[in-house]
Amino acid sequence: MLEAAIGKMRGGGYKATPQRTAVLRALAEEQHQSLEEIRARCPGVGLVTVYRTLDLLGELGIVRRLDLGDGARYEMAEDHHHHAICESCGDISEFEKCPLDPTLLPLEASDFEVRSHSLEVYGRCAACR
Amino acid sequence: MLEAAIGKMRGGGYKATPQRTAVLRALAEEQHQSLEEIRARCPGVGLVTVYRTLDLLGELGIVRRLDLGDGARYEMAEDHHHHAICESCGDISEFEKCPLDPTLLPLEASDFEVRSHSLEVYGRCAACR
DNA sequence: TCTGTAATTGAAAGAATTTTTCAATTAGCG
DNA sequence: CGCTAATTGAAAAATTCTTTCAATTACAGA
Ligand SMILES: [Mn+2]
Ligand SMILES: [Mn+2]
Ligand SMILES: [Zn+2]
Ligand SMILES: [Zn+2]
Repeated sequence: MLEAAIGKMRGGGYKATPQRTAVLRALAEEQHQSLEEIRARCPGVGLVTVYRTLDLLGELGIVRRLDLGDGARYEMAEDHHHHAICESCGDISEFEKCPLDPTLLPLEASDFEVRSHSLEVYGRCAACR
Repeated sequence: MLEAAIGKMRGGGYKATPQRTAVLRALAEEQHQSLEEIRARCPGVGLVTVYRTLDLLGELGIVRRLDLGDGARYEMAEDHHHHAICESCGDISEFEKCPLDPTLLPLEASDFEVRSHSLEVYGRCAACR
C-alpha cells in the first residue's frame, strides 16, 4: 500500500526521497494524526518537509486533511468513510456505511453539481456513557 | 432577533456592552464571515474583544464556528442547515432539507449516542458551470 | 440619580501554527 | 559515475489566536 503511494509520487514526476517515505510510513501507522504526532513518528525529517510532503500527498489524493474541532489532522485517503467524534473523550471513529440519501439531496435541482461530501457525527462514544 | 440574543446574554449574567452588540450586528449582516470580515463591520471593537465575544456567543448557542477548508468562519446559529461549497469560486450556500437518513445511521448499534451532525457538500455552483 | 464593584475592554506581549527564503544537498537520469 | 533539477531544512517571517493586566464601564442596589 505504501508501494502504491510511492508509485503515484514517481508517476507524478516527484522523487521518492527517504523523508517522503518516512512521512508516508508515519501516516500508515495511524489515522487522524496531528502534525506533531506525525512528526514524532518520523524524527529526523524537518518540520518544513513534513508540511510540504503532506501538501504533495494531498495533491496526489493520497492524503486527506481533516478540520474537526481541534486543529488539523491527516489521514490516508482510503475508501469513502465518515467520522463519529466523541465530545467527551475526543475519540474519532470511522464508519463506512454512508447514511446519505441521494434522492434527498436538494441540490441537483438548484444546479449545484455535487462532487463530494463530508459528514461528521458528534456525540458520546460507548466508553464514555 | 438581536433583541433575543441580547436577552440571552443578559439572562446568562453577562453585560450587554456596545462592543458585544456591535459584533452581534456584524454577524447579523452576513453569514459565514471570517474574523477579519466581522472586524471590518465593527471597527473600533478591539481584536481580543471580538474573539472573546465570539467565544461567549458560541457558549450561549447564538453563534456557530465553521471549519470549512479555508480558515475559521462564523454564523448566527439559526435553524439546522447544511452547506454547499463551490470548489471553484468558494461560494457557500445553505440548504435546510437534511438528506440524512436516520435509519441508515449505523452508530446506534455500536452504542454511539448521536447528539448532532454536520454535513458539507462540495462541488460546483450554478454560476461556475 | 448616584455609587460601588465585579465584569469587561484592549494594548502589549506571548504562544502556536504555518509559510517563505535560500544555500546546501541529493535522487535519479543519461 | 557526473550532472542537474528537485529537494531539504535552518532561520526568519507571517498568520492566527491567547494571556496578561491596568484602566474603564455596565448595572444592581442604595
Ligand atoms: Mn477517517
Ligand atoms: Mn450556514
Ligand atoms: Zn468518548
Ligand atoms: Zn461557484
